[in-house]
Amino acid sequence: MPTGYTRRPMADEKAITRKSEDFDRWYTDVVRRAELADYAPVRGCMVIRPYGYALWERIQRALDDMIKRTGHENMYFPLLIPESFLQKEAEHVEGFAPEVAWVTHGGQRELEERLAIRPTSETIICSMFAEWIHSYRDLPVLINQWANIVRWEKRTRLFLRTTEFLWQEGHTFHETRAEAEEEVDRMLDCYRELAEEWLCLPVIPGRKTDAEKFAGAEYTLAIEAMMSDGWALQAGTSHFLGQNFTRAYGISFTDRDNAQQHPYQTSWGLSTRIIGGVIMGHGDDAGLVLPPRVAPVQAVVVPVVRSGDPEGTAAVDETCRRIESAAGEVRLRVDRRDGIRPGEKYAHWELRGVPLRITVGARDLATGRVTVTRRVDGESWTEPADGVAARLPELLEEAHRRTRARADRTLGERSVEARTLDDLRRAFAERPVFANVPFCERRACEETITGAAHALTIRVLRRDRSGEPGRCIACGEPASEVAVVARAY
RNA sequence: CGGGGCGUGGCGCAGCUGGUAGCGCGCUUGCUUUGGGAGCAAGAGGUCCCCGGUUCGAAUCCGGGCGCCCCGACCA
Repeated sequence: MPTGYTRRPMADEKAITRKSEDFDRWYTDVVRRAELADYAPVRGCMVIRPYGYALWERIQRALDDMIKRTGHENMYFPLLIPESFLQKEAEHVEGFAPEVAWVTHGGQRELEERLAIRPTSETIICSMFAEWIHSYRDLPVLINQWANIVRWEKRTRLFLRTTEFLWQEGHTFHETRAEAEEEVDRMLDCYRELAEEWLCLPVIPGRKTDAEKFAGAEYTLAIEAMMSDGWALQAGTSHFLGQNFTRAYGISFTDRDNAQQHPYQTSWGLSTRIIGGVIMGHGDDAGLVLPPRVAPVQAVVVPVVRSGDPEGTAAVDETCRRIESAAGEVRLRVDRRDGIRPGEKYAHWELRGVPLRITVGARDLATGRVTVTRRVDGESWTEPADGVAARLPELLEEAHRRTRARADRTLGERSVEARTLDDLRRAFAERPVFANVPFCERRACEETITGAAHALTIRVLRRDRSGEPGRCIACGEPASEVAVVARAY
């Protein structure tokens, strides 16, 4: 157990740290108290608990459907990668070298060649497809795998950066540059759709600067989400690899003109980190706030009964049963735990972010009604007891809209335009924001910008900019891009 | 990898001018409660991170390990 983790004594021992008091501690409190995950015995590793894993499975399903719909097939490559494979693409090795974990022994015997535990799978995938791709008729190759990844991180945080994490990595090979570039865009848009339509997280799509791109890529696209403290989270990346790897790994095909060519390649990934984004994007002082479409439990029914009131109790039981059986596709749970008072049940499910709560008690039932409470904004009202189950899909949609609207508002309120470095400094002196700044793409200017205030980074070069960017905030030369400057997780 | 902090029942901590371990929460059982984290009663649970040293005696003092957390440079 983490021993330096000390909770300040507070009025209510059972409450989590307030978000405004200490955001980082609030985050850890939520993850652990909502039973999403816990620290494992090995440094930087975590156990994803059933509730957290159920959330991941929901996200997985939504994304997997999109991946299949766009024509990809799942397959699986091995965890262990020979060192020599990793070394074929120079920039790639260099980029990943500091964080690769190595297997050096099999049983008692030392291996002749060290094996890397995959930090990503481009190398092994290329080495296999070098054997399978011969003709333009073999292209495009559109594959994906769901896998675990190990990267030896110096500093870890539950979900956001763990030594081992889960993700999907898509890998594709194409005849032409244009086709591959379309693929990079298409998959980034899937990530955008996942974030916005499923997770209620508005994101800014764009291109990474050369300093921030994937090791070995020609360019990297990413979606950046804003957490409720104004910090940025890279939530998904899509890389155009050009022919960098296919050349290095000797993948070639005979094209339509009977000439030998190297295919153009892409890769794209989204990891369990996104769960951290959901937590930090929507959570509040009571705990998690889950987007309804991925919430493992979408509605919870809390019965409230009084002892010495057998008729009332029977009516409550009966109503709970009816709601339960009429819930249909809605993921609904009745909290029948005995000996726990309603107040504690409320707190329990609020901490876990369940979007809707239905309180079934004798008081409301006297008029044939139940009370519904919406997690995201705490609003509460009554519904007819015998109609509430049928209304749930609609109520969940409303909860979805409100969750999304609130996140949109945060992003809007915390986005600023900066024309000068002084603007930039002033903005960040107040609070963390997304600052849109004109940028000329020169490395020196990037350093000037990120050095303007503490811990600034260029998140993405916006792809949705309109009009001419103006003059570079750092050097005053004509700018080619609008950069989003923010502090990032 | 640099700086700091901390290792004591499941969790959070106290005990650290050496004398054989305590509090809160949680857990178990029973009764009473139940519309915002319940009350009473009884109970279970500890190689005080590890190794060595000092001492009649070490959770406490000394040395050495290991681990974890937090803050900075690198990263999905």
